Amino acid sequence: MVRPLGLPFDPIERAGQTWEKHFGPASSMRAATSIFRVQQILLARFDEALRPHRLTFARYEVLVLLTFSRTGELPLKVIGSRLMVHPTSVTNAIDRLVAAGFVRRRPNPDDGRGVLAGITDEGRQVVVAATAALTDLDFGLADVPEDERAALFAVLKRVRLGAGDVEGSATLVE
Amino acid sequence: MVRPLGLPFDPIERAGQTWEKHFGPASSMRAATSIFRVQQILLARFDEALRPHRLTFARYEVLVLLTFSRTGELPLKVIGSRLMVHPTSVTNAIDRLVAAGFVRRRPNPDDGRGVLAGITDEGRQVVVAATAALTDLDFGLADVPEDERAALFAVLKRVRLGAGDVEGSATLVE
DNA sequence: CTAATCTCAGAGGTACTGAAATGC
DNA sequence: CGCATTTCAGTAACTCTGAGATTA
Repeated sequence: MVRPLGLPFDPIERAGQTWEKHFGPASSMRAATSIFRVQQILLARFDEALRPHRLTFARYEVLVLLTFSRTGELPLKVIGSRLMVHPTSVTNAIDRLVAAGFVRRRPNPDDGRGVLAGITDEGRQVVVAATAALTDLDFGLADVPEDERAALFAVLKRVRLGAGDVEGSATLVE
Repeated sequence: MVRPLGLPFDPIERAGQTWEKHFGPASSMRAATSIFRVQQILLARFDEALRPHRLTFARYEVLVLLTFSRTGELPLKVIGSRLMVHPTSVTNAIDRLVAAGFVRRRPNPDDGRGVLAGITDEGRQVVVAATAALTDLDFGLADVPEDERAALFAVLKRVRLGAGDVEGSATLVE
C-alpha cells in the first residue's frame, strides 16, 4: 500500500505552477509526473492484492497470457514480446513461477532453440483467484468513470504508437 | 531507449479483446496496462536524455525542487513528501547527488534531528542543461496534443486524490 | 517519555549489458 | 556462416522493512 501523503496541497499542481514561473509551459511536465505517480499507486495496490496469492503483477500477467493461449503453452519469446518485457526478465519471471508450481518448462518441439512455458493446474487456480482480487479493485481505477477509462486508453495509445509498439503505426493514430 | 516492438498488432488491444471473452469488461485492465507501458516508455526516454548530464530522472526531480526553493536548500523530509518517495530513497538520491557535486548536505540549524540538502553552483548549471534536454522532448509527450495533456492530468488526478495524495480530498474531485 | 528525522543494513523485484550455448 | 532464442553473470536503480542514533 502506498502511504497516503495527506499534504495540504497537490504536490504536482504546485510543481506545475512553479515550473511555469521558472521555465514556461508545464502541461507535459504535469501529465508525465502524474503518470509516474499513478503507476506507483496502481502497482502498490496490485502487488498488495496479489501477495496472498504469491504473485507479483508481472508474474500474474504471464499467467494470464498462458491462460489465454489455446494449449496453455507459449514460447518465452512470445511472452516477452506480448508483455513488452526484456528477455532476461522473462527468464526470471518464469523461474519464479516454476518454483511456485504455477508453470512448467519444456523444450519447444518445433524449434530446438526455444523453450515453452506451460501453465499448471495450480497455476490456473491461482489465476482465477488473483483475477477476482484485481477486478474487485477495478484495477485500481474505481475512481475513474467508465468513459474516462476509454479516453485514458486512447490518449496513452498515441504515446505507445509513437514509441513503435505497433509496426507501421508510428505516425498514425487509428 | 525502449526498443520498438514492431508487432503486427497492439498487444494491449489484443489482451483486452481476449480479456472480455474470458473475464468480462476490460476498460480498467486496458487503461491500467497502458499506464504501465507508457511509464516505462517515458522513463526510458528521460533517463536517456539525462544520462549525458550524469542524472537519473529521480535525481533530476530533486535538483529541480531545490532550484524552486527560496534559499536553494530544503530538509530531506520535505523533499521526500513533495516527490512522494520513501525516506531511504531520499537519502540514497542525496548521497549520489553529493558524490556528483550537485548538492551539499548540512545539519538543519532549526531542527537538530534534520538535514538540509542545498544545491551547488554546479548543480544549478546541470539543472538548466537537463531541463533543456527534457523540454526538447516535450517530456516524452510530443505525440499528445495540448488539450489532451490537460485531460490526462485531470483524469489521473482522480486516482491520486483517491489514494490520499492531498489531505481531505480523497472523496472530492476539484 | 513519545514522536520525528535520518541513516544503515539487508532483501526483493525489475531492467539492462555482454557473453555464452544451442540450433535455425 | 549469420541469426535467433535462451540463459547466466554482473550491474544499476529503486522500494521497503527494521533497527538504531539523535533530538524535538
